[in-house]
Amino acid sequence: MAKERILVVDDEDDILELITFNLSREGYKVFTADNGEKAIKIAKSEIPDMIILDLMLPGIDGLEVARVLKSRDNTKAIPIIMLSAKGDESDIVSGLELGADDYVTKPFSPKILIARIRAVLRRKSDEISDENTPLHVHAFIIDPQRREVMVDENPVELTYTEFEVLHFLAKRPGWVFTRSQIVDAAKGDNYAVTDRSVDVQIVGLRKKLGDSGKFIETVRGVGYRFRERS
Amino acid sequence: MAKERILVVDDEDDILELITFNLSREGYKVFTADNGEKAIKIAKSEIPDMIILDLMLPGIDGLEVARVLKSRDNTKAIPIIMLSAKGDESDIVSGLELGADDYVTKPFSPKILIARIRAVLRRKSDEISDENTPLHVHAFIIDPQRREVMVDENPVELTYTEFEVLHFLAKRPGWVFTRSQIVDAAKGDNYAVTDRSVDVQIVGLRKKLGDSGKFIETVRGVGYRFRERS
DNA sequence: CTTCTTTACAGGAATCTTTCCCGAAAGTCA
DNA sequence: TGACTTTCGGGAAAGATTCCTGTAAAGAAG
Repeated sequence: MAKERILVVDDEDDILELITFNLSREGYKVFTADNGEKAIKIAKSEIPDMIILDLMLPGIDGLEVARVLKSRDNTKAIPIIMLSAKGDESDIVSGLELGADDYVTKPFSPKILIARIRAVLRRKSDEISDENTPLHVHAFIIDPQRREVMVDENPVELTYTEFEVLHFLAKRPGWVFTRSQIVDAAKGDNYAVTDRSVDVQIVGLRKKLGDSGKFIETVRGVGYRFRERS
Repeated sequence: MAKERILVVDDEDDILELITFNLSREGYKVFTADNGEKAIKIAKSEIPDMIILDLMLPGIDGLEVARVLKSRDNTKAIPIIMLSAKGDESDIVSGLELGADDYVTKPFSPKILIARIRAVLRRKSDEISDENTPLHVHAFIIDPQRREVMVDENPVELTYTEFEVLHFLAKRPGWVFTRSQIVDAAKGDNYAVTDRSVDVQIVGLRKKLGDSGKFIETVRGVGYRFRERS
């Protein structure tokens, strides 16, 4: 297995060092940057396999860095994990909508961070999924061709929107999606509704899924996610 | 849907296990063989729906196995996907010339392999489903040659379009089709009509089919489907 | 002219959205 | 740490909307 190359962006030296130490120990090759400009420069020249990006940066802030990277063809595919202070939900939401892959709130434990990195890299590597093949996740079989969901061998009747939402979430277990991303996925972009309507769909889904409803997790202040581990 | 039966041939235990695990999870019934002789024996006795065949085998090698299977009447129709180390292009070419259906180079991701398997099986089943053989589903017998439908032994008179629609839906029980897919199937692509006209055909069909009309199901917000389970 | 197909439309059912209330979780201040 | 405040999501129910059914009639095809 080739060692993945990871760019870490943070303006605090201790954090940079902490992360670098832990990632190196795990066998990753680490690049660092302590401000947004350097981050963008290194990302463009090195094209790392992943970027750990602090949102709070002097000068160009993290969101802006993410925006720039996601708008360039050669860097847009690089997965980004955001670091943010606890409570900055709005930044997290913006980041996710820009296309960031996950986030970790400070203060964090290196273990958590590494687990997230692994999860994101793994997801990226098997993202070759065909829009129409049945999706097997946990006890679920979600079949877009039949528009039918089986949970533990039992068929579950879902409405159009419920199906779309479940399928969307289940395609990427572990990913957090904002309500507006969910609406976009289910109804197409620019479909104007209140965010809260997503909540109602989620409630309905959980009810119909019964015990397995617990696989749809609420991420307070951010959105929803399909559970990754059983 | 009957679970397809797949024979996996490889001499490395880990690979065998990896593939078996993933295929089982997808609902396939898996047989295994760790050398060419066993592979041929099992293929002859079980007549699986597909064979995943490593080309690099001790004793009788994969190409030879393929040659043997393709030369016997009762096994020649079994589709074969070859596994080969990267770079063995010449073997791959020989294999394809022998009649193998596809190949995957090692190392491979289970997702890729499964996608290929699906594609090959799909192709095969399309070939088999002869456009003209009578279709036997539930209490229906749909005979494209005579353009005649029997329900519970009783003939039902259908108009041209009604017949096309029913036949199209019944060919793939359980699959949902949009109105425009149905129109395309019945009248050829690019035939311009309102989606609503499909509804009317459906209504007519249900009426003529009487009690069995319930096998044509409405999938709200999507289209129609022929019921799979009775 | 007869038969089949398509369009039009009203009625009604299913689904989706909004709204509001409550309780739980997180933040704040002492 | 504990009580108070604020924020956010769950749940229920009313309202709005979308979608399907079935009939009627116009339009094509033979």
